[in-house]
Amino acid sequence: MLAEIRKVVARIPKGKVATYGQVAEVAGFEGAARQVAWALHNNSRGIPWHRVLGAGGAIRLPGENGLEQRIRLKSEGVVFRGEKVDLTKSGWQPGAKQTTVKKSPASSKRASRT
DNA sequence: ACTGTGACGGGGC
DNA sequence: CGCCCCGCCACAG
Repeated sequence: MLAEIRKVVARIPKGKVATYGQVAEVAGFEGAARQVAWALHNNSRGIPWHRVLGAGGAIRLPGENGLEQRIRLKSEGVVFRGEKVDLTKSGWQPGAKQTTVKKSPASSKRASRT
């Protein structure tokens, strides 16, 4: 599954970010946000791990790594809102075209939550 | 085989 | 807004 997770993370366009839960869902491991974090933690080499954030766009990465991530994201043009990222602007939409941004193509309804 | 832990997530207080 | 609890899945001891 590392391949799946890495695959999804690799699909995140520059300047945008995705949450662990989102990556997990897209990868097919809905609800397995921890596995995504685990995957990155154990195998973050070769993938834009810095584009993966926690719920709400919060960097759940402690230490210098977190600072590194934050810097890299800002460098890519990610809109930061305080200590977090503005998912409303830099939130990655899986499947959507970051260059065409027509409208909501598929947009799976997360009726399973709230 | 069991228990503990984690770059998580959401709800409750 | 911060802290606690429960649920989640996979890995390590």
